[in-house]
Amino acid sequence: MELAASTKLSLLKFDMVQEERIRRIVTPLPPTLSPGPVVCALGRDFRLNDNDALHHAQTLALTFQKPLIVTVCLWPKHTGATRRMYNYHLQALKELESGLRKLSVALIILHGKEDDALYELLCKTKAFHLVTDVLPLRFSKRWKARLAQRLHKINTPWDEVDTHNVVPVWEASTKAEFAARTIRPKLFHKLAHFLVPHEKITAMPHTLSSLEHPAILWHTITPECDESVGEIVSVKVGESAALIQLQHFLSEGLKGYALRRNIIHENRQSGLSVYISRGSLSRRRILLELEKHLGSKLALHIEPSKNGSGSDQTDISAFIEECFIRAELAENFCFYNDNYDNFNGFPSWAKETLTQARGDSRDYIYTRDELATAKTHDELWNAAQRELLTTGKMHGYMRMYWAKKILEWTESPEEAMHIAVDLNDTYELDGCDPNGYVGCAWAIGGLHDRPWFRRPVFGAVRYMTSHAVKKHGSIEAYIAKY
DNA sequence: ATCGGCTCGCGCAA
DNA sequence: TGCGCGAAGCCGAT
Repeated sequence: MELAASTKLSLLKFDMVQEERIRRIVTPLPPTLSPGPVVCALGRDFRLNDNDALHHAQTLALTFQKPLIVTVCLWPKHTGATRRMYNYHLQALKELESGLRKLSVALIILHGKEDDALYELLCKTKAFHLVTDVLPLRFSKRWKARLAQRLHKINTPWDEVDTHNVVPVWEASTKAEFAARTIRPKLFHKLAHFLVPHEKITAMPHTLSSLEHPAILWHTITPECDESVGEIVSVKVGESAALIQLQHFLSEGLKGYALRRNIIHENRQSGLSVYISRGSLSRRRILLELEKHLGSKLALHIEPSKNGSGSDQTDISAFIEECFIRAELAENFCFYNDNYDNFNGFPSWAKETLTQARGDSRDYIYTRDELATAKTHDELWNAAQRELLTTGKMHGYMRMYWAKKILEWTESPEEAMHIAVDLNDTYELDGCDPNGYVGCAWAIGGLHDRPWFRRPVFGAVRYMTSHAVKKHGSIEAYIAKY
């Protein structure tokens, strides 16, 4: 306890990450005399700037005069990573490495099972402290649970820092929320407290020994992945590209956003989703830049305007809803519900009515591969799938139609969800992320939605036809585009 | 083109 | 206990 008190005092010398953003996974039994470094293991937020995990790790390193090391473990084969994903990831890591090196921080690439690789490194370096970021997905929860058991035994302290959300996921709510309307007031209530500028990472006092930490030979790194899913060259990679896109969106894309983001044949979405899910851009940074752009506190803009749907106010609320409320609702769901990507995670009214509809006849049945290769009778659907295959993204509005049709054209809701998640994770550059799982669960399982009138196959889950799509732009122009 | 009904359950007010 | 209301819609009546 004495050590904890003195730790707190000496930490006061530095600008600290807000306490509520940090979760103690392993608390040390004093005294810890480990001579080694502070290890910051990133599993999601692979960026140098606006990174609270990295900043917290640096604060510990400077306070206790330890070196700082950053590690990234390449995804194991079983996570289904693709060449497309790794093309983005490795380029982003290169940018991260060169940024870290300028500040005398080493980046170490680990291979194999995350907990084994990290445990080995922590032992070998006699690590003083471990800091990680938060990814609320099962594979991450599992390796962390295994590692925690081992770190308790060797008495290595471990802090987890939520640098992905504006309001830390455990602070927003203590349970899986029922709908956007139940989490919205909670998030808005805490927004002002957590929407504060990030601290900058500074140079470490000692230069990196190039003997101990030679530059990474990136061309020798060949991760195990599905090579058949080709890379996307049209998406610029990394932190600086993300900030350029953000400024571009604020100056060019925000006006008219509420109406035009849903027009399917136009390209009026923010274009930020890839950067957020791949860890290049912090949503807190986005909201801070939005605040700067508006010249007034966001709290003044959280209510949608009552007068007229084309106003600036409506655009701002629509963007805040997507970039903050919906995104953090998705994080909340995955954090508290391990069935985020399957039938068991659906709300009970949906599970019950979908089950009653199991025997209903389907007009069309397609296999995963027929869907993946865009070989259905529906040219609108095929165009959406082709957009995904060739650009690594699908228009946000089309994602709903796309997923709902998969429910309509497969044998069971379980299979529909499985295929939708698989295609999303395989081809979307922003895949393997809570947003994608929650999007599929909304469309196929009524998650965070209300029940609607009963119909075959869908039960009480909201149905969708191309009529709805027609109200959001030109189907012909969209098909022609892809 | 526009409007009401559809249908469930959470959370708040009482 | 009652009541308002909800991510993107559909359908049939007017």
